[in-house]
Amino acid sequence: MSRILVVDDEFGIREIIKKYASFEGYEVREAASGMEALDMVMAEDFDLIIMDVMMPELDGFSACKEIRKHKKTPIIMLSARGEEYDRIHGFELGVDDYVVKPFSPRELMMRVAAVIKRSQNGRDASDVFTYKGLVVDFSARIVTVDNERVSMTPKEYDLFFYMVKNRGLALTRETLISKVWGYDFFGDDRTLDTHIKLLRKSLGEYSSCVVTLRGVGYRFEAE
Amino acid sequence: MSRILVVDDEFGIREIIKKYASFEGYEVREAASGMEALDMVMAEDFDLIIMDVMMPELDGFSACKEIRKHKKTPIIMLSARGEEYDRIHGFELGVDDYVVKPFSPRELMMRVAAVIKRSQNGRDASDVFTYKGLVVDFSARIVTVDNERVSMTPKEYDLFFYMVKNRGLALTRETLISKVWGYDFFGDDRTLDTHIKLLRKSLGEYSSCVVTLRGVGYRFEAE
DNA sequence: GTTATATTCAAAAAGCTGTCACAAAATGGT
DNA sequence: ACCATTTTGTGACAGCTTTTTGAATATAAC
Repeated sequence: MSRILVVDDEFGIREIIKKYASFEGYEVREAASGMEALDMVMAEDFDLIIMDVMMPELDGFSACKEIRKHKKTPIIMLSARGEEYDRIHGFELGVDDYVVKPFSPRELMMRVAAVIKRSQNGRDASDVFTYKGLVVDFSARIVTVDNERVSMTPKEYDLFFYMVKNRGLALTRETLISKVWGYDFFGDDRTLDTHIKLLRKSLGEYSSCVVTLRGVGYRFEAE
Repeated sequence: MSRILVVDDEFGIREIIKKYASFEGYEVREAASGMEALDMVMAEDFDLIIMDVMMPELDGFSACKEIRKHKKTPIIMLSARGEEYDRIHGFELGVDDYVVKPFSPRELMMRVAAVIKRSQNGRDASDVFTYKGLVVDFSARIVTVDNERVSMTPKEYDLFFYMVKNRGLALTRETLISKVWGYDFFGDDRTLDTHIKLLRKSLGEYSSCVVTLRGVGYRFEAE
C-alpha cells in the first residue's frame, strides 16, 4: 500500500483527493501549506506527493524545489489551467506529472497510479531496519515481531521510529519530547513514560531494547 | 576557513558582523529574513549561524526550530537584553549560545570562535574514549569493561564522564563538586569520597585509574 | 453518536543519594 | 620511629527522586 501526501491550502480539495485516493487503497496524509509539507516529507517517507501550486506562505514551486534537495519522492503538481505552465515544464523542477484544475478525480487517480508504478519499478532498497525477529519498515510504516504484524498508534510509531533511527544514542526526555511531540509541547511529565510503556507492550519480547537511562531519558538498543 | 551565515533584517547589524567576521578570516553570507536563511541553510552548509530573534515574516525562534529539524549547524542567537531569555534557555531549541544586543563585536567574535571550535571537536572526533579494555561511549552513555557492560547511576556517570573528559588533569575536590553537583552544592565532605568509592567499584580492574591526590582531589589516569 | 488515541493524574515501585560514624591511611613534627 | 593530626575510604540506611503502572479523563477520528 502506498502513502500519498496531499498538499493544498483548500480543505475541500484535500478532502476530495483523500476520498478517492483512500478508496483506491492509498494511505493519505495531508498538509495545508508548503511549509507543513516540507516538514512532513523530512519526517516520514511518502510514495507520492500531490501538491497545489498556489498556496500562501510557501508556494508549490518553492516547496517542490526544497523537497527535491533532500528527497526524490515523485511529485504531481496541481495548477489552474495555463497558469505557470512554462515554469512547470520549462524548468528542471523534477515534477513527475502535472494536472490542471479543475480536474476529474478519476483522471488524477490514473495519473497517481501511473507515477507510483513508474517510480516503483526503479525502486531502490527500501528503508528497513532488522534486528533478530524485529523488523521495522520505515517507508511502509510497518513493525513486525517474529513475523507477526504489530499495530501501533501514530504516536507510538513516531516515538519508536525516532528511537530506532537514533538507536544506540542516549536520548534525553527533552529531546524525545521535542522531536516527537514538537518543541512547543507543554504536557505532563508522565506523557512520555506512558507512551514508552505502550511502546514496550507493543514490542513484546523486544521491550527490553527500550532502555531506561535514569535521570536522562531512554535509548533504543539492538545488537 | 569556516563559513558563517548572518541573519538579521537590519542591514547595519549585518554589516558590522560581516566586517568583523571577515577580518577574523571567516567567509560570511547574509540573509535578511528567517525564510531566506532557511533556504540558504538547506541549500548549502554553514559552520555557524548568527541569527537575530526579532525579525519580520519568520522570527528567529521559528527559523531556528525549522533549521534544527534538518540541520545541526550551531546557532548563536542575538536578542535585546532580557528579551525572551526564558524561551532561549528554558526550551530545548538547540541554541548553542546567545548574545544580548547591543553587543561588543569582539565579544561576539570570541563566542563565534568558541562555538565553532566546540562543534568541530565534538563532530569530527568520535565520541568514544578507549583505554585497554575500558570503553567509554559518551553519546550512548555506555561504559564497558572488558566487553562487559557496566551499569552506573546518574551521578556516577556524571562524575566519571567529567573525569574522563578531563583525564590527565588534577581535579580539585571543589572543581569536581561544583562541576558535577553544581556550584550551589553544600553537602557533606564525604559525599565525593563515597561516589569515588562507588565509581572505583564499578570500574573493577580499572579502579586504579582514579588516582587520589591527597589534599587536592583526584585525577583520571589512562596511558 | 461510537471508537480509538492521547494525555493527565496519583499511587506504588524502583532506584539513587547524602549523611553519618567510624576505619584506615597518609602526613609532618619531634 | 613514634604519635598527633589531617585527610580519605567504607558500609549502612533513611529519605528522596525518578520511573512505572493502572485507571480516569480529554481529545481527535470516524
